[in-house]
Amino acid sequence: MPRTAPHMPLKLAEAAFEQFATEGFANVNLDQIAVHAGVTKGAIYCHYKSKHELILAACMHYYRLYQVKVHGLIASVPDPLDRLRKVLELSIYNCVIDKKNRVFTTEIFALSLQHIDVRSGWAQFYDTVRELFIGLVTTAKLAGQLQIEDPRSAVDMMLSAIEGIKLRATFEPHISDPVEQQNLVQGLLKILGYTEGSSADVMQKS
Amino acid sequence: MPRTAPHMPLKLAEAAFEQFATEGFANVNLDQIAVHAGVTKGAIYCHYKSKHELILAACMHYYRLYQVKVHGLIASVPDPLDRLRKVLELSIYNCVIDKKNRVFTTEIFALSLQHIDVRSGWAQFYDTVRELFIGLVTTAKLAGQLQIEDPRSAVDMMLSAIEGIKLRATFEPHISDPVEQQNLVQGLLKILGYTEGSSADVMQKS
DNA sequence: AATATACAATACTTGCCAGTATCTTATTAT
DNA sequence: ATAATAAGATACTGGCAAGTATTGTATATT
Repeated sequence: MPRTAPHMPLKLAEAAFEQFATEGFANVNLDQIAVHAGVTKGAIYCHYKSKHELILAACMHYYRLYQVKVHGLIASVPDPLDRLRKVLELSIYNCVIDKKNRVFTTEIFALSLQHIDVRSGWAQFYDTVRELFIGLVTTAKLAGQLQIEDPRSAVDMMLSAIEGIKLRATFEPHISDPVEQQNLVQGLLKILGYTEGSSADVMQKS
Repeated sequence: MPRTAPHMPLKLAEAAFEQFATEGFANVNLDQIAVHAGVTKGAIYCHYKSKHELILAACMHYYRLYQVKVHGLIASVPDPLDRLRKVLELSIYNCVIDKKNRVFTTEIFALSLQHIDVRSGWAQFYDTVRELFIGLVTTAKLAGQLQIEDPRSAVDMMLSAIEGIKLRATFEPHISDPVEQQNLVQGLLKILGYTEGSSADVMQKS
Protein backbone atom coordinates (compact mmCIF):
# COMPACT_ATOMS: atom_id res chain seq x y z
CA MET A 1 0.00 0.00 0.00
CA PRO A 2 1.14 3.51 -0.72
CA ARG A 3 1.14 6.45 1.64
CA THR A 4 -2.08 8.11 2.63
CA ALA A 5 -3.09 11.59 3.72
CA PRO A 6 -6.32 11.27 5.70
CA HIS A 7 -6.08 14.78 7.12
CA MET A 8 -5.91 16.50 3.75
CA PRO A 9 -9.65 16.67 3.00
CA LEU A 10 -10.25 18.44 6.31
CA LYS A 11 -7.22 20.66 5.91
CA LEU A 12 -8.40 21.71 2.47
CA ALA A 13 -11.95 22.25 3.69
CA GLU A 14 -10.64 24.47 6.48
CA ALA A 15 -8.47 26.48 4.13
CA ALA A 16 -11.38 26.77 1.73
CA PHE A 17 -13.69 27.95 4.49
CA GLU A 18 -11.20 30.62 5.56
CA GLN A 19 -10.85 31.95 2.04
CA PHE A 20 -14.51 31.73 1.09
CA ALA A 21 -15.50 33.35 4.38
CA THR A 22 -13.19 36.25 3.66
CA GLU A 23 -13.69 36.95 -0.02
CA GLY A 24 -16.75 35.04 -1.09
CA PHE A 25 -17.13 31.97 -3.28
CA ALA A 26 -16.90 33.79 -6.58
CA ASN A 27 -13.78 35.76 -5.69
CA VAL A 28 -11.66 32.84 -4.58
CA ASN A 29 -9.93 30.53 -7.00
CA LEU A 30 -8.50 27.13 -6.31
CA ASP A 31 -4.91 28.34 -6.52
CA GLN A 32 -5.53 30.68 -3.59
CA ILE A 33 -6.99 27.90 -1.50
CA ALA A 34 -4.14 25.62 -2.44
CA VAL A 35 -1.55 28.19 -1.39
CA HIS A 36 -3.25 28.71 1.96
CA ALA A 37 -3.32 24.99 2.50
CA GLY A 38 0.36 24.77 1.60
CA VAL A 39 -0.17 22.70 -1.54
CA THR A 40 -0.87 23.29 -5.21
CA LYS A 41 -4.05 23.14 -7.20
CA GLY A 42 -3.25 19.69 -8.50
CA ALA A 43 -3.32 18.35 -4.96
CA ILE A 44 -6.84 19.64 -4.42
CA TYR A 45 -8.07 17.52 -7.29
CA CYS A 46 -6.69 14.45 -5.57
CA HIS A 47 -9.28 14.95 -2.83
CA TYR A 48 -12.15 16.87 -4.39
CA LYS A 49 -13.31 16.50 -7.91
CA SER A 50 -14.51 20.08 -8.39
CA LYS A 51 -14.65 23.50 -6.82
CA HIS A 52 -18.28 22.86 -6.05
CA GLU A 53 -17.43 19.79 -3.98
CA LEU A 54 -14.93 21.82 -2.04
CA ILE A 55 -17.60 24.41 -1.34
CA LEU A 56 -19.89 21.70 -0.01
CA ALA A 57 -17.06 20.39 2.16
CA ALA A 58 -16.45 23.88 3.53
CA CYS A 59 -20.16 24.10 4.39
CA MET A 60 -20.08 20.78 6.21
CA HIS A 61 -17.04 21.94 8.10
CA TYR A 62 -18.90 25.06 9.20
CA TYR A 63 -21.93 23.06 10.32
CA ARG A 64 -19.76 20.71 12.38
CA LEU A 65 -17.99 23.61 14.06
CA TYR A 66 -21.28 25.18 15.08
CA GLN A 67 -22.64 21.94 16.51
CA VAL A 68 -19.49 21.39 18.54
CA LYS A 69 -19.61 24.89 19.97
CA VAL A 70 -23.27 24.78 20.88
CA HIS A 71 -23.26 21.37 22.48
CA GLY A 72 -20.18 22.25 24.49
CA LEU A 73 -22.03 25.26 25.79
CA ILE A 74 -25.25 23.41 26.58
CA ALA A 75 -23.46 20.75 28.55
CA SER A 76 -21.89 23.32 30.84
CA VAL A 77 -24.99 25.31 31.87
CA PRO A 78 -27.64 23.61 34.05
CA ASP A 79 -30.41 26.20 34.40
CA PRO A 80 -32.81 26.13 31.40
CA LEU A 81 -33.22 29.89 31.04
CA ASP A 82 -29.51 30.55 31.52
CA ARG A 83 -28.75 27.88 28.97
CA LEU A 84 -31.15 29.43 26.47
CA ARG A 85 -29.65 32.83 27.05
CA LYS A 86 -26.11 31.52 26.58
CA VAL A 87 -27.01 29.81 23.33
CA LEU A 88 -28.64 33.01 22.11
CA GLU A 89 -25.53 34.96 23.01
CA LEU A 90 -23.44 32.47 21.10
CA SER A 91 -25.76 32.70 18.11
CA ILE A 92 -25.59 36.46 18.11
CA TYR A 93 -21.83 36.29 18.43
CA ASN A 94 -21.63 33.88 15.54
CA CYS A 95 -23.83 36.02 13.34
CA VAL A 96 -22.75 39.49 14.23
CA ILE A 97 -19.27 39.66 15.71
CA ASP A 98 -17.62 36.77 13.95
CA LYS A 99 -17.38 38.29 10.52
CA LYS A 100 -16.19 35.10 8.83
CA ASN A 101 -19.25 33.18 9.90
CA ARG A 102 -21.46 36.04 8.88
CA VAL A 103 -19.92 36.35 5.45
CA PHE A 104 -19.83 32.63 4.89
CA THR A 105 -23.48 32.03 5.71
CA THR A 106 -24.59 35.01 3.66
CA GLU A 107 -22.72 33.53 0.72
CA ILE A 108 -24.42 30.22 1.36
CA PHE A 109 -27.82 31.89 1.09
CA ALA A 110 -26.97 33.35 -2.28
CA LEU A 111 -25.56 30.07 -3.54
CA SER A 112 -28.58 28.19 -2.24
CA LEU A 113 -30.73 30.09 -4.69
CA GLN A 114 -29.08 28.29 -7.58
CA HIS A 115 -27.75 25.01 -6.19
CA ILE A 116 -30.06 22.48 -4.68
CA ASP A 117 -27.33 20.57 -2.89
CA VAL A 118 -26.12 23.66 -1.05
CA ARG A 119 -29.73 24.42 -0.22
CA SER A 120 -30.54 21.00 1.17
CA GLY A 121 -27.32 20.99 3.18
CA TRP A 122 -28.30 24.20 4.89
CA ALA A 123 -31.89 23.06 5.34
CA GLN A 124 -30.69 19.96 7.15
CA PHE A 125 -28.38 21.97 9.38
CA TYR A 126 -31.07 24.52 10.10
CA ASP A 127 -33.50 21.79 11.11
CA THR A 128 -31.16 20.54 13.80
CA VAL A 129 -30.75 24.10 15.06
CA ARG A 130 -34.50 24.62 15.14
CA GLU A 131 -35.13 21.41 17.03
CA LEU A 132 -32.38 22.33 19.46
CA PHE A 133 -34.02 25.66 20.21
CA ILE A 134 -37.47 24.15 20.50
CA GLY A 135 -36.05 21.80 23.09
CA LEU A 136 -34.43 24.62 25.01
CA VAL A 137 -37.56 26.75 24.94
CA THR A 138 -39.85 23.90 25.92
CA THR A 139 -37.64 23.01 28.86
CA ALA A 140 -37.59 26.61 30.04
CA LYS A 141 -41.37 26.79 29.62
CA LEU A 142 -41.92 23.66 31.70
CA ALA A 143 -39.64 25.18 34.33
CA GLY A 144 -42.04 28.12 34.40
CA GLN A 145 -39.43 30.52 33.06
CA LEU A 146 -41.18 31.43 29.80
CA GLN A 147 -44.74 32.50 29.00
CA ILE A 148 -45.29 31.02 25.59
CA GLU A 149 -48.10 29.13 23.95
CA ASP A 150 -46.53 27.66 20.87
CA PRO A 151 -42.75 27.16 21.24
CA ARG A 152 -42.40 26.05 17.65
CA SER A 153 -43.75 29.13 15.97
CA ALA A 154 -42.04 31.39 18.51
CA VAL A 155 -38.72 29.71 17.77
CA ASP A 156 -39.31 30.08 14.05
CA MET A 157 -39.90 33.79 14.43
CA MET A 158 -36.93 34.15 16.76
CA LEU A 159 -34.62 32.32 14.34
CA SER A 160 -35.87 34.52 11.53
CA ALA A 161 -34.94 37.52 13.61
CA ILE A 162 -31.44 36.15 14.18
CA GLU A 163 -30.93 35.66 10.46
CA GLY A 164 -32.19 39.16 9.82
CA ILE A 165 -29.90 40.57 12.49
CA LYS A 166 -27.02 38.89 10.74
CA LEU A 167 -27.89 40.64 7.52
CA ARG A 168 -28.32 43.98 9.25
CA ALA A 169 -24.88 43.62 10.80
CA THR A 170 -23.40 44.06 7.35
CA PHE A 171 -25.01 47.47 7.04
CA GLU A 172 -25.14 48.66 10.63
CA PRO A 173 -21.76 48.19 12.30
CA HIS A 174 -23.05 49.59 15.60
CA ILE A 175 -24.81 46.26 16.11
CA SER A 176 -21.42 44.93 17.16
CA ASP A 177 -21.43 46.99 20.37
CA PRO A 178 -21.55 44.82 23.49
CA VAL A 179 -24.48 46.86 24.82
CA GLU A 180 -26.40 46.36 21.61
CA GLN A 181 -25.64 42.63 21.84
CA GLN A 182 -27.45 42.40 25.14
CA ASN A 183 -30.38 44.37 23.80
CA LEU A 184 -30.63 41.96 20.90
CA VAL A 185 -30.55 38.93 23.17
CA GLN A 186 -33.20 40.56 25.32
CA GLY A 187 -35.35 41.22 22.28
CA LEU A 188 -35.01 37.62 21.14
CA LEU A 189 -35.95 36.33 24.58
CA LYS A 190 -38.99 38.57 24.47
CA ILE A 191 -40.10 36.90 21.25
CA LEU A 192 -39.77 33.61 23.13
CA GLY A 193 -42.13 34.79 25.83
CA TYR A 194 -39.68 36.05 28.40
CA THR A 195 -41.23 38.87 30.37
CA GLU A 196 -38.76 41.08 32.13
CA GLY A 197 -38.78 41.34 35.91
CA SER A 198 -40.05 38.46 37.99
CA SER A 199 -40.39 36.23 34.95
CA ALA A 200 -43.06 33.59 35.33
CA ASP A 201 -45.48 35.13 37.80
CA VAL A 202 -46.86 37.82 35.52
CA MET A 203 -50.04 35.94 34.76
CA GLN A 204 -51.08 35.80 38.37
CA LYS A 205 -51.14 39.59 38.60
CA SER A 206 -54.40 39.92 36.71
CA MET B 1 -28.17 67.45 -32.44
CA PRO B 2 -28.59 63.72 -33.02
CA ARG B 3 -31.37 61.47 -31.86
CA THR B 4 -31.64 60.54 -28.27
CA ALA B 5 -32.91 57.50 -26.36
CA PRO B 6 -33.82 58.66 -22.86
CA HIS B 7 -35.77 55.51 -22.10
CA MET B 8 -32.87 53.16 -22.73
CA PRO B 9 -31.17 53.36 -19.32
CA LEU B 10 -34.43 52.42 -17.61
CA LYS B 11 -35.21 49.75 -20.16
CA LEU B 12 -31.80 48.20 -19.66
CA ALA B 13 -32.06 48.44 -15.88
CA GLU B 14 -35.43 46.67 -16.02
CA ALA B 15 -34.11 43.93 -18.27
CA ALA B 16 -31.07 43.59 -16.01
CA PHE B 17 -33.26 43.34 -12.94
CA GLU B 18 -35.34 40.62 -14.53
CA GLN B 19 -32.32 38.56 -15.44
CA PHE B 20 -30.40 39.12 -12.24
CA ALA B 21 -33.49 38.35 -10.16
CA THR B 22 -33.91 35.08 -11.99
CA GLU B 23 -30.39 33.73 -12.27
CA GLY B 24 -28.22 35.81 -9.99
CA PHE B 25 -25.58 38.40 -10.76
CA ALA B 26 -22.79 35.92 -11.41
CA ASN B 27 -24.79 33.75 -13.78
CA VAL B 28 -25.97 36.48 -16.11
CA ASN B 29 -23.77 37.96 -18.80
CA LEU B 30 -24.29 41.18 -20.64
CA ASP B 31 -25.26 39.46 -23.86
CA GLN B 32 -28.24 37.88 -22.12
CA ILE B 33 -29.38 41.20 -20.75
CA ALA B 34 -28.91 42.79 -24.14
CA VAL B 35 -31.02 40.13 -25.83
CA HIS B 36 -33.81 40.56 -23.30
CA ALA B 37 -33.72 44.31 -23.83
CA GLY B 38 -33.86 43.79 -27.58
CA VAL B 39 -30.41 45.24 -28.25
CA THR B 40 -26.82 44.02 -28.33
CA LYS B 41 -24.02 44.24 -25.83
CA GLY B 42 -22.49 47.22 -27.57
CA ALA B 43 -25.62 49.20 -26.88
CA ILE B 44 -25.37 48.57 -23.18
CA TYR B 45 -21.97 50.22 -23.07
CA CYS B 46 -23.50 53.34 -24.58
CA HIS B 47 -25.46 53.80 -21.38
CA TYR B 48 -23.50 52.04 -18.66
CA LYS B 49 -19.78 51.86 -18.48
CA SER B 50 -19.55 48.47 -16.79
CA LYS B 51 -21.57 45.50 -15.62
CA HIS B 52 -21.20 46.82 -12.11
CA GLU B 53 -22.93 50.08 -13.00
CA LEU B 54 -25.76 48.15 -14.52
CA ILE B 55 -26.10 46.17 -11.32
CA LEU B 56 -26.31 49.40 -9.35
CA ALA B 57 -28.94 50.69 -11.76
CA ALA B 58 -30.96 47.50 -11.32
CA CYS B 59 -30.79 48.00 -7.55
CA MET B 60 -32.03 51.56 -7.82
CA HIS B 61 -34.84 50.37 -10.03
CA TYR B 62 -35.85 47.83 -7.40
CA TYR B 63 -35.79 50.45 -4.64
CA ARG B 64 -37.96 52.80 -6.65
CA LEU B 65 -40.49 50.07 -7.35
CA TYR B 66 -40.82 49.24 -3.68
CA GLN B 67 -41.30 52.86 -2.69
CA VAL B 68 -43.99 53.33 -5.29
CA LYS B 69 -45.86 50.24 -4.16
CA VAL B 70 -45.72 51.07 -0.46
CA HIS B 71 -46.72 54.70 -0.77
CA GLY B 72 -49.58 53.79 -3.03
CA LEU B 73 -50.80 51.41 -0.34
CA ILE B 74 -50.38 53.85 2.53
CA ALA B 75 -52.33 56.54 0.80
CA SER B 76 -55.34 54.26 0.38
CA VAL B 77 -55.79 53.02 3.96
CA PRO B 78 -56.86 55.50 6.66
CA ASP B 79 -56.81 53.48 9.91
CA PRO B 80 -53.29 53.31 11.43
CA LEU B 81 -53.39 49.65 12.47
CA ASP B 82 -54.98 48.56 9.19
CA ARG B 83 -52.36 50.51 7.33
CA LEU B 84 -49.58 48.88 9.29
CA ARG B 85 -51.05 45.47 8.68
CA LYS B 86 -51.39 46.11 4.96
CA VAL B 87 -47.80 47.26 4.68
CA LEU B 88 -46.67 44.17 6.57
CA GLU B 89 -48.68 41.99 4.21
CA LEU B 90 -47.07 43.70 1.26
CA SER B 91 -43.62 43.23 2.79
CA ILE B 92 -44.24 39.56 3.37
CA TYR B 93 -45.56 39.22 -0.15
CA ASN B 94 -42.50 40.95 -1.52
CA CYS B 95 -40.14 38.78 0.45
CA VAL B 96 -41.80 35.42 0.32
CA ILE B 97 -44.19 35.04 -2.60
CA ASP B 98 -42.52 37.25 -5.16
CA LYS B 99 -39.57 35.07 -5.93
CA LYS B 100 -37.81 37.64 -8.08
CA ASN B 101 -37.70 40.16 -5.29
CA ARG B 102 -36.54 37.52 -2.88
CA VAL B 103 -33.76 36.30 -5.12
CA PHE B 104 -32.68 39.79 -6.07
CA THR B 105 -32.37 41.07 -2.52
CA THR B 106 -30.58 37.95 -1.38
CA GLU B 107 -28.08 38.52 -4.16
CA ILE B 108 -27.71 42.12 -3.04
CA PHE B 109 -26.79 40.96 0.45
CA ALA B 110 -24.04 38.75 -0.88
CA LEU B 111 -22.72 41.46 -3.17
CA SER B 112 -22.84 43.99 -0.35
CA LEU B 113 -20.22 41.97 1.47
CA GLN B 114 -17.66 42.90 -1.15
CA HIS B 115 -18.84 46.14 -2.72
CA ILE B 116 -19.24 49.25 -0.66
CA ASP B 117 -21.40 51.04 -3.21
CA VAL B 118 -23.93 48.24 -3.30
CA ARG B 119 -23.87 48.21 0.49
CA SER B 120 -24.45 51.92 0.91
CA GLY B 121 -27.22 51.85 -1.67
CA TRP B 122 -29.07 49.22 0.30
CA ALA B 123 -28.34 50.96 3.61
CA GLN B 124 -29.91 54.13 2.29
CA PHE B 125 -32.96 52.28 1.04
CA TYR B 126 -33.31 50.37 4.27
CA ASP B 127 -33.17 53.58 6.28
CA THR B 128 -36.18 54.96 4.48
CA VAL B 129 -38.05 51.71 5.09
CA ARG B 130 -37.15 51.78 8.77
CA GLU B 131 -38.31 55.37 9.19
CA LEU B 132 -41.49 54.56 7.36
CA PHE B 133 -42.28 51.72 9.76
CA ILE B 134 -41.37 53.76 12.80
CA GLY B 135 -43.85 56.35 11.62
CA LEU B 136 -46.54 53.74 11.10
CA VAL B 137 -45.95 52.14 14.49
CA THR B 138 -45.80 55.44 16.35
CA THR B 139 -49.06 56.55 14.78
CA ALA B 140 -50.74 53.29 15.75
CA LYS B 141 -49.32 53.60 19.25
CA LEU B 142 -50.67 57.11 19.66
CA ALA B 143 -54.02 55.85 18.46
CA GLY B 144 -53.90 53.37 21.34
CA GLN B 145 -53.71 50.38 18.99
CA LEU B 146 -50.26 49.12 20.03
CA GLN B 147 -48.67 48.47 23.42
CA ILE B 148 -45.06 49.31 22.82
CA GLU B 149 -42.46 51.25 24.73
CA ASP B 150 -39.73 51.82 22.17
CA PRO B 151 -41.06 51.78 18.59
CA ARG B 152 -37.59 52.12 17.15
CA SER B 153 -36.08 48.99 18.64
CA ALA B 154 -39.30 47.04 18.08
CA VAL B 155 -39.27 48.02 14.42
CA ASP B 156 -35.62 47.01 14.14
CA MET B 157 -36.41 43.59 15.55
CA MET B 158 -39.48 43.26 13.35
CA LEU B 159 -37.55 44.19 10.20
CA SER B 160 -34.86 41.69 11.13
CA ALA B 161 -37.55 39.07 11.37
CA ILE B 162 -38.83 39.97 7.91
CA GLU B 163 -35.38 39.63 6.41
CA GLY B 164 -34.97 36.31 8.17
CA ILE B 165 -38.33 35.12 6.92
CA LYS B 166 -37.21 35.97 3.42
CA LEU B 167 -34.17 33.74 3.81
CA ARG B 168 -36.22 30.94 5.30
CA ALA B 169 -38.58 31.09 2.33
CA THR B 170 -35.76 29.72 0.17
CA PHE B 171 -35.54 26.62 2.31
CA GLU B 172 -39.10 26.20 3.54
CA PRO B 173 -41.56 26.47 0.65
CA HIS B 174 -44.54 25.97 2.95
CA ILE B 175 -44.03 29.55 4.09
CA SER B 176 -45.75 30.55 0.86
CA ASP B 177 -49.12 29.19 2.07
CA PRO B 178 -51.75 31.92 2.49
CA VAL B 179 -52.49 30.67 6.01
CA GLU B 180 -48.85 30.79 6.96
CA GLN B 181 -48.71 34.32 5.54
CA GLN B 182 -51.29 35.50 8.02
CA ASN B 183 -49.51 33.76 10.88
CA LEU B 184 -46.34 35.55 9.94
CA VAL B 185 -48.06 38.94 9.80
CA GLN B 186 -49.61 38.20 13.16
CA GLY B 187 -46.23 37.27 14.61
CA LEU B 188 -44.70 40.47 13.29
CA LEU B 189 -47.51 42.55 14.77
CA LYS B 190 -46.90 40.81 18.08
CA ILE B 191 -43.29 41.96 18.02
CA LEU B 192 -44.64 45.46 17.51
CA GLY B 193 -46.75 45.25 20.65
CA TYR B 194 -50.05 44.14 19.20
CA THR B 195 -51.93 42.02 21.71
CA GLU B 196 -54.59 39.85 20.19
CA GLY B 197 -58.21 40.37 21.13
CA SER B 198 -59.45 43.75 22.23
CA SER B 199 -56.11 45.37 21.41
CA ALA B 200 -55.41 48.41 23.54
CA ASP B 201 -57.32 47.70 26.72
CA VAL B 202 -55.12 44.88 28.00
CA MET B 203 -53.29 47.06 30.47
CA GLN B 204 -56.43 47.96 32.31
CA LYS B 205 -57.08 44.33 33.24
CA SER B 206 -54.42 44.24 35.94
C1' DA C 1 -30.12 68.45 -48.46
C1' DA C 2 -26.03 68.18 -45.67
C1' DT C 3 -23.67 67.10 -41.67
C1' DA C 4 -22.76 66.42 -37.00
C1' DT C 5 -23.43 63.24 -33.45
C1' DA C 6 -25.63 59.96 -30.31
C1' DC C 7 -27.17 55.27 -30.59
C1' DA C 8 -26.37 50.68 -31.87
C1' DA C 9 -24.29 46.36 -34.25
C1' DT C 10 -20.44 43.44 -35.16
C1' DA C 11 -16.32 41.45 -34.43
C1' DC C 12 -12.42 41.21 -31.81
C1' DT C 13 -9.06 41.07 -27.76
C1' DT C 14 -7.87 39.92 -23.29
C1' DG C 15 -7.62 37.86 -18.90
C1' DC C 16 -9.12 34.73 -15.74
C1' DC C 17 -9.73 30.30 -13.91
C1' DA C 18 -11.68 25.55 -13.70
C1' DG C 19 -10.24 21.47 -14.97
C1' DT C 20 -6.62 18.07 -17.04
C1' DA C 21 -2.44 15.64 -18.56
C1' DT C 22 1.78 14.32 -17.22
C1' DC C 23 5.57 13.79 -14.48
C1' DT C 24 7.78 13.23 -9.70
C1' DT C 25 8.05 11.64 -5.04
C1' DA C 26 7.09 9.22 -0.97
C1' DT C 27 5.29 5.21 1.35
C1' DT C 28 4.22 0.45 2.29
C1' DA C 29 3.49 -4.42 1.32
C1' DT C 30 5.98 -8.16 -0.49
C1' DA D 1 15.22 -4.03 -2.43
C1' DT D 2 11.47 -3.32 -5.33
C1' DA D 3 7.02 -3.00 -7.27
C1' DA D 4 2.77 -0.79 -6.76
C1' DT D 5 0.20 3.09 -5.83
C1' DA D 6 -1.45 7.30 -3.56
C1' DA D 7 -0.20 12.16 -3.03
C1' DG D 8 1.44 16.08 -4.96
C1' DA D 9 3.86 19.45 -8.43
C1' DT D 10 3.98 21.61 -12.86
C1' DA D 11 2.52 23.05 -17.05
C1' DC D 12 -1.03 23.31 -20.11
C1' DT D 13 -5.82 23.70 -22.43
C1' DG D 14 -10.23 25.45 -23.25
C1' DG D 15 -14.03 28.19 -22.58
C1' DC D 16 -16.38 31.98 -20.99
C1' DA D 17 -17.43 36.66 -20.62
C1' DA D 18 -16.08 41.57 -19.82
C1' DG D 19 -14.73 45.14 -22.21
C1' DT D 20 -13.14 47.61 -26.74
C1' DA D 21 -12.37 49.06 -31.56
C1' DT D 22 -14.55 49.82 -35.51
C1' DT D 23 -18.12 50.47 -38.46
C1' DG D 24 -22.83 51.53 -39.57
C1' DT D 25 -27.33 54.23 -39.05
C1' DA D 26 -30.89 57.28 -37.71
C1' DT D 27 -32.19 61.91 -36.25
C1' DA D 28 -32.09 66.84 -35.40
C1' DT D 29 -30.15 71.13 -36.43
C1' DT D 30 -28.48 74.19 -40.09
